Amino acid sequence: MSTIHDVARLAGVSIGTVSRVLSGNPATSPESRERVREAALRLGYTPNARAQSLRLARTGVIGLSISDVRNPFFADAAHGAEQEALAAGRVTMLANADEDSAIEARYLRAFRAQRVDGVLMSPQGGSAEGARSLVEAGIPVVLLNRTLDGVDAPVVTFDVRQGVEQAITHLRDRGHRRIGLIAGPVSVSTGRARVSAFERIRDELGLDPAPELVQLADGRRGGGADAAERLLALSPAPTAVLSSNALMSSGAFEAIRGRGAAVELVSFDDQDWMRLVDPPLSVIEQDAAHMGAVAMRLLLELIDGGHPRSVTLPTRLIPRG
Amino acid sequence: MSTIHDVARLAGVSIGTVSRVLSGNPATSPESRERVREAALRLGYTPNARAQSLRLARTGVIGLSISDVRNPFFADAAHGAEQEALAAGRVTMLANADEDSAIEARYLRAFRAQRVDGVLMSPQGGSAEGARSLVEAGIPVVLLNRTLDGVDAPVVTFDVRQGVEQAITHLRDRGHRRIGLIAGPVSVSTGRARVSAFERIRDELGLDPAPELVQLADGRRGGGADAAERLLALSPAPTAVLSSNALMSSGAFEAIRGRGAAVELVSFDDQDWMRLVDPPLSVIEQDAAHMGAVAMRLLLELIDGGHPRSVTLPTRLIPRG
DNA sequence: TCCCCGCTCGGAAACGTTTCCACGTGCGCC
DNA sequence: GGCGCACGTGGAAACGTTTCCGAGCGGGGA
Repeated sequence: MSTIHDVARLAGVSIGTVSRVLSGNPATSPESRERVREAALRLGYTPNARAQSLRLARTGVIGLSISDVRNPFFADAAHGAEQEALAAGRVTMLANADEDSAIEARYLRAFRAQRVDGVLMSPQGGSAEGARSLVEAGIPVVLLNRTLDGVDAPVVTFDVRQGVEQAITHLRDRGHRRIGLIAGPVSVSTGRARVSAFERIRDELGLDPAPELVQLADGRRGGGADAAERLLALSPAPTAVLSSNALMSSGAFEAIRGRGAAVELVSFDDQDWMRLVDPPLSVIEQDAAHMGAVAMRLLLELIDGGHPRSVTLPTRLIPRG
Repeated sequence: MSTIHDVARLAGVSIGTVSRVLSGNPATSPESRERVREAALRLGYTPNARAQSLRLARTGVIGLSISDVRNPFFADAAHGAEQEALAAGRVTMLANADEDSAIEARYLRAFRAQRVDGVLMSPQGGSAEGARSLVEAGIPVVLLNRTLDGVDAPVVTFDVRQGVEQAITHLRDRGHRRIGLIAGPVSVSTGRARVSAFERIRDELGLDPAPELVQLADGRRGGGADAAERLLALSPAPTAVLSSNALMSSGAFEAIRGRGAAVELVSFDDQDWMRLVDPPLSVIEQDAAHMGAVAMRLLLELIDGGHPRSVTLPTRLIPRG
C-alpha cells in the first residue's frame, strides 16, 4: 500500500507539500495541487490513519460498548448512537460485551490502547473497574441506560419511576390488585431501580404487597420463562405481570400461554412481535435509538471540552388488547 | 496518558528494556522485569496500539461491516463472527452500513485508512466498488451471505436452492398448488438467487407458474406488508406464501391477519416470535451465528496466508402449526 | 537600486513503539 | 591467566504522518 512518500516522488514534490495539499492547507500553488491530486489518484493513496493519529492527538474513532447486539433494545441504541456520530464525521467502533464483564474489560482495554476519542458504554454488572480506569486515563466516557457506582461519568437513562408507574397504574385501572414483577438482574442499576420503583408505587396504590410477587431473573429469555413459572405457581397467582425487558417477556409469554393461564402481561420496550401475538402486549415504550443519539451527542460535547451532563428520558405507555 | 518513556524513567532502564519486558522477550533479567512491571503498574501504562501497529505490520483489528444491526439475522451473524475473532485474540470493529451503500463506502474507507488486518462484510446492493478497492489494496476480504459480481473474494452463503426447495416441498406436501413469494431486493445476490430458485423448483414440482405470484420488496417490514397485500389482492389469491426474511415476514403476517385471510406463511430465518404467534410459522432456519463464525475463520486463515475458499452452509426446515 | 514582504516549498523534528546492532560484563575452558 | 561466548542492556533507526522553521524568489514601494 502506497505512502505519502510514493505520492511525493510521483508528483515531484516533497512530502510536506503532499500533506498540505491533501489536508487542504491553502499554502500550496494550484500547480502542486494538480500534480499531487493526480498522483494520489493514480496510486490509490489513502493516508494511514494510525500514523496521522500518532502525530495528531485525535483519532476520529469513538468506542461504543454495548451489552448485547442481539438484544433489539441495544441494537437500536447502538444504531442511534452510530448515526449521530456519523453525522458529526466520526466513525464508531462497536464492541459487543455479551453481558460478560470479562469480555467488556477486554474491549475497554482495546479502546484504551487504541486511544479512541471517547467511549459510550452500557456497563455490565460485574465490576465498575473497566469504566473507572477509562475515566482515570482521561478518556471521556458517557454511560448508556445504566449507572455505575463510583464512576464519575454522565449517564443517559429512562425515567424508571415513570415507566413503572405507567405500567402499574394501567393495570390497576384495569382492575388488577395482585401484580407480579419479573425483574432484571440486580447486578445492573436498571434492575435494582425497577424493583424499588415497583415496590414503592405498588404500596402507594395500595396493591398486594406480597414479596414473592417480585421475581428476579437473568434478563434472558429462559430466565423470563422461569420467573413466569414461579409466579404462576403461587396461590393465588398474580392476575397481571410486568416484565422488565423484551427478551424475558418473550419467555414469559410462552410460559403463560403454555399453562393456559389468564394473566395480563405488560412489557418494557416495544417490539414488532408484541403487536402480532394474541393477545397483544401493552408496553412501556423506551425509544432506544433516541437514547443512543442523545448519549452520543453528550459524548461529542464532552470530547470537545464541554462539561458533563446527564439526561433522563421519558417513557410512554402503549395500551393494547 | 503515560508512554514507554515514562515507564523507562521510573524503572531506571532504557525504553528498549521496557519494550522487551512488556512483550515477553526472554532477553531480560529478572531484576529488570520486576522493576519494569512495578513501574508500568504504578503508572497505569497501556501501550499505544497505534504506535505499535505503525511499527509492526499488524493491527489486531478486524473490520466487520454488516447490512443492518437491527436485523436479527445480521446481529446473530455479527455476534458469531465476533466471538470467533475474540477467541483468536483479535478485536472486531463493527460497522453498520444500514443497507446504504454510501454509509458502507464510508466505513470501508475508514477500515482501509485504519489498515485493519482484514474485512468481513455483507455487501450492500449499490456498488461493488468499495469491496473491490479493498481487495485491490491487498486487504483480505471475506463476503458474508451475499456475493458481489466482479470481486475476487471468498463467500460464505447458505444453500439458497436447498432452502427454497425445503419450503416449497413442505407447502406442496400440505396440498398447496398456488404459492406466492415475497422476495428481497434484486440488488443483492440473495434476492436474485431466491427468485430464480423459486421459479425453477416451482416448475419442477408442476405448481402454478403465474409470474404475479413473485412479488419484489425492499427487505424491510413495510415492504413485506405491501407485497403481501399485493398477493392477497390477486384472484385467486395464493394459498401459501414464502417470505425471504424475518422483517418482511412480520409485515406480511400482520397484513394477512389484518385481512383475515387463510394463507399459510413460511419464512426464511427463525425467530422467537414466529413460535409465539398464532398460527406459528414454519421456517427455513439459517444459523446466522454459525455463518458468522465460519466466515471469520476463513478470514483469519486468509490473513495468516492461507488461500481463499468459499463455503456453502445448509438450511433446515422447521415445520410448525 | 535596495529592502521588505508574501507566497511556496523543502527539510526536519516529533508522535510512541519495536527491533537490530553493538557494547560491556562475567563466567568457563583450555 | 587469557580468550571467547552467553547474556543483558542502551542507543538508534524505522514505521507514516503533520507542522514548524527557514529559505528562495518575485514584486512593489521608498
